[in-house]
Amino acid sequence: MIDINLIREKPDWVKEQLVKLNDLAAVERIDQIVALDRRRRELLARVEALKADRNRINKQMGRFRGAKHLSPAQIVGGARAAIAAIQADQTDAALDALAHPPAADGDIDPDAPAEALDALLEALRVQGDRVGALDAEIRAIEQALDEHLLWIPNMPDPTTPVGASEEQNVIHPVQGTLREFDFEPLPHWELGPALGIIDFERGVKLSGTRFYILKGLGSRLYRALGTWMLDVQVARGFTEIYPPFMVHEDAMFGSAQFPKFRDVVYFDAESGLYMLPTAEVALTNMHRDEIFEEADLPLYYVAHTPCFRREKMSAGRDVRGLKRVHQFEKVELYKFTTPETSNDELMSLVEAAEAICAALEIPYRRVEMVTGDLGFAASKKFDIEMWAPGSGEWLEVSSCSNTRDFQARRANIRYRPADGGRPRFVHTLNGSGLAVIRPFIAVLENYQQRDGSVVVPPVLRPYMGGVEVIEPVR
RNA sequence: GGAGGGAUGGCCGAGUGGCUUAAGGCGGUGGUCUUGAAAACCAUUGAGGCGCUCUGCGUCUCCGGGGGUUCGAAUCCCUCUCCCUCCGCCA
Repeated sequence: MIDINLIREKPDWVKEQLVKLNDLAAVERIDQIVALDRRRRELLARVEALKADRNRINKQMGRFRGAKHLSPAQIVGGARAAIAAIQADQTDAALDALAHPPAADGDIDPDAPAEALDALLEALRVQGDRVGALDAEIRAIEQALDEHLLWIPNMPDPTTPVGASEEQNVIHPVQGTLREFDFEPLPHWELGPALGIIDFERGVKLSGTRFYILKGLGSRLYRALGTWMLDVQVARGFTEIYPPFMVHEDAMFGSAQFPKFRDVVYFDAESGLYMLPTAEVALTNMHRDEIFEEADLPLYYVAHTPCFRREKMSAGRDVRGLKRVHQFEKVELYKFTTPETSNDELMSLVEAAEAICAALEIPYRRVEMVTGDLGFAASKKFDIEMWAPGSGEWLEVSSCSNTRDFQARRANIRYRPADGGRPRFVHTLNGSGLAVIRPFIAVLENYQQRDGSVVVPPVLRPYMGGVEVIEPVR
């Protein structure tokens, strides 16, 4: 969620940013937000003045009705004077009439006090109805306002390069050297089945397209990768978290997957639970509605979880192999920081992801996202890509984002500054360290040998029971 | 799955329709006293919105969430969530 004050104060600047993000639909919402916000504040001022009057009169009403010493003439006189004052919007006069009821003149009919009180209640009901009508109107406006705001993406960081689409992303120098093959390297979708460690057909038999089965040393290699990555990040200072893999709808809004990416997730209607498309959702929301002390920050979390994605948007893309599947595992890194440190924390997050690539001794490169490819929640983002020689492409194995206070606003996560000031929103950062399935691809393709066997990267051997080479099944 | 009991500020806990502006205690903060500390005493105390003459002042909202009744709701009604006790079923 972006700060509505920003839209209120600098609507044109916000629109410029949205144009850089290529989000023209969001641009159109800005004028509506400005108008709704103005209307909301007008109504708020009116209803609050009304409520202040009502509160004071009701308080005095309690005393008036409870006063046993009043004569019938005073009840009639007080009620009549109060009615006149309420109808004229003269609150002070009404209060005075109830506090010091003037006796009515002339003979008092025995029914007159009850009738006068009824009339007074009727006058108050009319006043209450005005409050109710305004409250209802304000509620409707706030609902419309929220609906618009939920669709406004985060503002790009000033250092994010401006560019229309992914073709303009800034590619940093390759780290490591691309291996020279003296044979034609195979793609993993040929290597895996030949080794007997990937079974695409039976995965599809069970669950349909984009599902797969890993078998034997393939399954073990996958498990080794995930466990090893988790251990590396824990050693780097991240606290290991095992979260629920299914969450309420609130959580999906809190981390800004919803409303825009509703299509992405699997949903169980009976329980109302959504399967995690990424552990980021759980990690963001575990601190929803909390206020940290500044001394608690930064917090570093890491979670190794499955991720479930419907991939509806990319139907027909990357249909071969394991690159884009409905179920995969990811080691997710997450940070809660103060605004002052989040830029530096993003860089160390990227380094934590790159450390995995380096330790695997697979060539990788850092890609700096331009505004047009930032996504919805990120203010600044780096992807890490690993080289896959068999597939002949760079695979995105990590995406590290600083969302600044965007998710924190949605999930209402704040901290109390050390100087004791009002609570401020934290900054949140997320990054894969790494997604496990694509490094799995990269290991197979980079470490393959002419005879079809695959060497196990040295760092993984302790996790593979000492196995050094995955041999083809005979 | 069945029956019952609960949810009040950072924590404990009173509060069954109006002098409640949520009592009281604990904790926190500031002060008095003290060489210093403790104790005692005094004061103070959360979040959000809006407005203004903006280091402040005013006002509204918030008693698990949402909705309702009422002139007026922490209090009454409906509904959801979560927690506890007992029973059943299962590991």
